[in-house]
Amino acid sequence: MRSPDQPVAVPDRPSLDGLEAKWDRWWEEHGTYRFDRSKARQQIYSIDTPPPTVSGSLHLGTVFGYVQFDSVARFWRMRGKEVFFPVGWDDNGLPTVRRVQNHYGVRCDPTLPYEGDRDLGAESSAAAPRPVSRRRFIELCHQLTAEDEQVFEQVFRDVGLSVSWDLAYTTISERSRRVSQRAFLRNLARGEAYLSEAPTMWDVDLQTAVAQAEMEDRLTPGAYHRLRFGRPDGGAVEIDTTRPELLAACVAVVVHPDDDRWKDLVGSVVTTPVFGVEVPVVAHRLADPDKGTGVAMICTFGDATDVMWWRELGLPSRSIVGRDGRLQVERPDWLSGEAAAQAWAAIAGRSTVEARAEIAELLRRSGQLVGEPRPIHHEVRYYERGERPLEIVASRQWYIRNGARDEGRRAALLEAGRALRWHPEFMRVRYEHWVGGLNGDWLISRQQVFGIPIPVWFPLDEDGTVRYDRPIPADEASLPVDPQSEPPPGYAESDRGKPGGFVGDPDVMDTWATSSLTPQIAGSWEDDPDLFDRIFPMDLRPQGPEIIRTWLFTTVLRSQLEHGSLPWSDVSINGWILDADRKKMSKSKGNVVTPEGLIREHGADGVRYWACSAAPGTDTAADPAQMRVGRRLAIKVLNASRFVLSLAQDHLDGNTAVVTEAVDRSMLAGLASVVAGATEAFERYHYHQALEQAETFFWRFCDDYLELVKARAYGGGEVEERATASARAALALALSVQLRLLAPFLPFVTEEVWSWWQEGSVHRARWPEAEELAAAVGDPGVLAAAAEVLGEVRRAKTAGRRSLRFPVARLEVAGPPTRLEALRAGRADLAAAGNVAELVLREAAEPAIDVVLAEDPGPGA
RNA sequence: GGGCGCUUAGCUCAGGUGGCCAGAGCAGCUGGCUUACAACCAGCAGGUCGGGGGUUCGAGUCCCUCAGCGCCCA
Repeated sequence: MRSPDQPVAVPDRPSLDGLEAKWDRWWEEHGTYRFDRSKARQQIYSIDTPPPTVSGSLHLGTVFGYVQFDSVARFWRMRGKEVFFPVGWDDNGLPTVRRVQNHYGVRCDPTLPYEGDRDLGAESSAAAPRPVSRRRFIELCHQLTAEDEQVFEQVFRDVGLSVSWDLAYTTISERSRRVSQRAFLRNLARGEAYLSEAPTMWDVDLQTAVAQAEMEDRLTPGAYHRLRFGRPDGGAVEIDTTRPELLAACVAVVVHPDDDRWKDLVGSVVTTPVFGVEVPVVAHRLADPDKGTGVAMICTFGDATDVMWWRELGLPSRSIVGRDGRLQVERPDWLSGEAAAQAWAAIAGRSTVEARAEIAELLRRSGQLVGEPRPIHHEVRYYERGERPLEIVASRQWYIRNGARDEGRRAALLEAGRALRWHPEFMRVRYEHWVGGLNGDWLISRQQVFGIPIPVWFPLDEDGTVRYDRPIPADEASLPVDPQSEPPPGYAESDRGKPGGFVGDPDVMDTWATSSLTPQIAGSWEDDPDLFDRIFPMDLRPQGPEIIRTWLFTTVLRSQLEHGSLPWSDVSINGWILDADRKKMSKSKGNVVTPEGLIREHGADGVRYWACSAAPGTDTAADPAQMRVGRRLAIKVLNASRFVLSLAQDHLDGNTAVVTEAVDRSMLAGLASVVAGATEAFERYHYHQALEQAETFFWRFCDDYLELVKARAYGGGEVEERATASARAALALALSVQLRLLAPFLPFVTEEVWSWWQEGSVHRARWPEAEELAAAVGDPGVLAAAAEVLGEVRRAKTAGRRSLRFPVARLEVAGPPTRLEALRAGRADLAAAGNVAELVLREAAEPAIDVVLAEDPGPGA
C-alpha cells in the first residue's frame, strides 16, 4: 500500500477531460501492460485476440468485444497473472485488395513490369483504374494498411485496452508468412494438405475459388424455363430449369427412382432441344418428384447437386462456362451439326445472363420452350464478399483435410469442441453443427494477387508438362518464400518455365489459412520456442459469433493437426451490436456508429461501461444513454474519492485495527461480500455481474454510508477521536478496495484517483480479497438498518416539502430487540445524518418508524 | 426446412444450480442550491416477468406447446 509520508494530491476540481491521453501516455512510458516473458506458464494468462480487418474504419462491434475481454484480462493481471495480450491487424487478403483498388484507383496487372511509384501521377478513376505491376500493387497494400493500422491503434489506446503493444503483429508480415507457410508445409508432409482437380465454387468477378465457409445463400430473382426434350419414340419430356444457358453442358436428365411417371424412361436416351445432343436418363434419390415436372437436367455444372450427380453417377464432364463467367468462345466438340453450330454461335462468349436470354429466344423459335419463363425468387449461392452468383468450374486447388471425409478426424474435432469451455455455453452447438455439416475438405488456395504464397513449385517434364503430382516444397529454413520470384531448392531462377525446369505455384492462401494460426503467429512459434512454450496452449480466445465456423473452427483444426492439442482452454463469444432499431449494424445498412465519436462524446470509461454492462454473447444496442450512465459513474468516482480523501487524510495506511465502530465494520462486511461475489463472477467470465455488484455497492456507499458517517468523520465537537478515526480508516479502506473493483471497467478514472494517493498503477495493484478486510468486518445488518431509517427520514422530509437538512424534532423507531440492537450501534450517526434532535428506540412487536419534523425551520435551514 | 438465442415496468436491460427476485438505470412526476458532487441530491409512481398447458409445497427461474423478433445453417 502507500507509504505514510506520501503526499496526497487531490485536485480542487477533478475532471474526466483529457484522462484518456494522459494515462495512455503514462501506461506506455511505465510499461504497465508490457508482457514480462520471464514468467512461467502457470503465472501467465494468454489471450488469442481477434485481429480486426484493416479496412478503413474500426467497427464498433470490435471495440465492444475487445473492451469486454479487456476487463477480464485486467482482472487476471490484478490477480497476479502476467497477461499476454497481443493485438493483430488483419491486413491480408481481399478486403485490403478492394480497399487499395478504391483508395488509389488502381488495378493489378501482373504482366506489367515494376516501375517504382511512377504510376502516382497517372490519371485514374473508379471506372478506369490505372494498371500497376504486381509488386507495385503489393507495395500499395502495405502502404495503406500501415496507415490504417495507426488509426486503429489510436482507437484501441483511446478506449484503454491493456494491450502489450510490443507484441503487435499483422497477418501479412514476414513472421505471419513464415508461420503460415511452415504450417502448410507440415500439413503437406503429413498428408493433411493435398492438391486436387475438382469442380470448385468460383467467383467470376474476383476470379478465385472460395471455400464452403465463405459462401452464403441469397434470395435472387430467376425464372423457370420449361424445355422440351425429345424422346426416342418421337414424344417429348418437359423439364424445368432456371439455368437454360447451360443446356449445351447437359450430360443427362434425372428422375427419382420411385417416380412411377418416369420409370419406363430410365435407361433410355433423350435429345436436348436446340443442340440435339443425346443424353441418358438416369435415376437418383435427390431428384425431387415435386419440383417442376419431376425431371431435371444435369449440367456440368449448374449447382452443387449437379456436382453430386456427376460424381455419383459417373457422368462425363462437358464444361462451357469459363473462369470469367462467360461461355467459352470455341464450339465444344460434342456439339455437331449445322443447327447446333448456329445455336452455339448465338451464345458463344456471352455472359451467362446474356446467354440465358439468347437460349430462351432460340427455344422459342424452335418451339421447344413450353409457355414463357415463369419468374421466381430462389436462394442462389454467392461468395460472401461477391456480387454475382458463384459458378462451378473444374480447377486444381489445395485442400486441407478437415474431417469432412474422415469420420475419425471429425470425431476428434467434435471432441475438441466438447473439451473447450464456452462462454456462454450455448455457443458450443454452433461449432458442433458446423463440424457435423462439413461436406468437403477445406479449400485453401486462392487465385489472388495479395496474399501469402503457397510455398510450392512444380517440376516441368522434358516436354514442358507441369508435374502437379510432384510438388516441390520449400525448405523450412528459407521461409517465407515467394515461388513467383524465387527458385525451388536445387534449381536456378533461370530454370523457370523451361522444360526440365520448374514453375512456381501461382496461388496464395485463403486468409483463414493464416488467421487459423494466430496463436502461433502471436507466440512466434518455432522462431522463439521459449516464448511459445510459455503462452501455448493459450487461456482465452475471445471472438464474435459469426466466425465460429471459420476462425474458431480452423484454429482448432490447425492446432489439432500440428500440436495435437486445443489451442486454448476457454473461448468467449461476444454478441452483435445493434442500432437503436435493434437491427444489426452494418455498412450496407448505413447505420454504423464509429467508436471514435462515441469515445469523444461519452469518454472511454463511459463507452467501456456500456460494453461491460452487456452479458457475454448477448446482442446489444449501441445505447448512448447507457454510456452516459457510465460517464456519470466515473464522475461520481472522482467526486466521492475527493471527498473521502479530504476526510481520511490521516488514515490512508490501510490499518484495519482502528476500525472499531459497528457501522463502519458493517459497511466493510458488505464490501467484503461484494469482493467475493465480483471475484467469482469474473472467474466465470461474467464480467457484467462483477461490474453490477461493484457499481451497486458504490452508489449505496455514497448515498447511505457516506451520508451517515460524514459528521463523525469530520470529527470535532462531541465526537470521540476514536470514532472519527474508525470512520476515516474505513473510508480509506473502502475507497482503495472499490477503486480496484472498478479498475477493470473504468481504467482511466480509477487510475486518476489512484494516482492522487497511491504509488504505481491501480492496474498492477492486487485484486481485492475479502481477506484484507477480514479484521474489520462486522454485522452487515447494522448499516442496512440505519440506511432504512435514514430513508424513512428522507421520505418524511420530501413529503413535507422540506430540504434534507431540515431538523427532525423527534424520531421514534419501534421494533424487536434485534433491530433496536442494530440501530443502537449507529444511533449517533443516524441522528447526525438526519439532523435529529431526539432519537427514541422503542421495543415493540411490530416495526414502525415515526418521524416528527421540527415546527420551526430554525436558523439557517 | 433445421438449429440457436431473445420476448421481464414507457425505453434499455440484470436476474448460475426453482423459495424476501419482481429488480436497476434511463425517461416521467414531485421536492430540494444539503459545506464531495446541480453534468447533483432525495422521493414517488411503474410490470398478472409474450400466450397457453404441465412438474412442484412453491416457477421469469424446469418441461411441453403456440406466437413474434433476431441470428446461423440448409
